[in-house]
Amino acid sequence: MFSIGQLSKKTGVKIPTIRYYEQMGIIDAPMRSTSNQRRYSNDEVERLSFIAHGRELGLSIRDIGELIELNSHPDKPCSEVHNIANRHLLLVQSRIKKLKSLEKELKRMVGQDDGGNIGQCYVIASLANHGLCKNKH
Amino acid sequence: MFSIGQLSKKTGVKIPTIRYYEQMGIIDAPMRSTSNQRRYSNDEVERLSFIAHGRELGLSIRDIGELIELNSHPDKPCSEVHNIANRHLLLVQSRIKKLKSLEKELKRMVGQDDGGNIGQCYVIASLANHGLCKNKH
DNA sequence: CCTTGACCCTCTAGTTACTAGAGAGATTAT
DNA sequence: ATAATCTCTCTAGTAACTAGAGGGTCAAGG
Repeated sequence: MFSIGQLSKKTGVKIPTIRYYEQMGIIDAPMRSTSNQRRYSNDEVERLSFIAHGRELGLSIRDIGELIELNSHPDKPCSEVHNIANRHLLLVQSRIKKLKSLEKELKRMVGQDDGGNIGQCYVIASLANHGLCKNKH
Repeated sequence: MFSIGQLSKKTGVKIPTIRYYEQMGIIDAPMRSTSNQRRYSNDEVERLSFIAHGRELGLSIRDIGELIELNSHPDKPCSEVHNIANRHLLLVQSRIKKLKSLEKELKRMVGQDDGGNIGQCYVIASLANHGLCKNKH
């Protein structure tokens, strides 16, 4: 049995974040000491680490909640879990794609090292210029 | 002179978003018709497109505001603009890096196509497993 | 025993960039 | 004239926290 501060140290999750997770219902409200302080056991370390890892991977807390929910029914088929992970993979891949084209454009901007003044600045010009914009609008 | 709805159509920026930008001071409050409706000219189309393009590139509205501010002093040196673009480039590159390692891990999870039940699910296991986690905690 | 410092509590509000909705007035088309 | 479609302001909700106010609790040293 340990305090929220100790749980925080064990998991690397900040104290207000732990309380926030509790409030969001993603972790259960723990027991309290006689003086109303939260008291945790190793089970919560496990769960919180699971959540932290998922967040690190960019999963939403809602997704993680779903995974936890699924996890408590070990007889269910694995496919639902895979769906979540797969959906997230697709999202990540499209994000990477967007960022890469953005990187290219920014590189072109910065690479253009015109030492001039803003009147001829390539960055400004390229932001204003619709011609450079491959997408709609 | 046209209405907010028409500006929205011309730029692809949604009406509430335009009002939000006005409220945030990133675009100027426009003239109003006698009945208090916003009336825009082509100047605002330009500016709004500039903003939309910047947002698409992932610049914060604060950054865009800075760029606009700088842009209204065309005699200033270009380097400040470059700084913003460059700062953002670095940010984007680190974001890409993170996402790629994330993609790798997710692929490993999803690739593991065990058709079993959750008891043996690789995704869950790998989220729970600290050993897989290269980072601190 | 008492105090000091570090911890914990709840509650509220701020962050970013919007989006949605309520309730009311204006414009346009038929 | 009336209906459909704007537009107005204002408030609140979104995600995932973070920060701060104002107060209670605990362990160690003097």
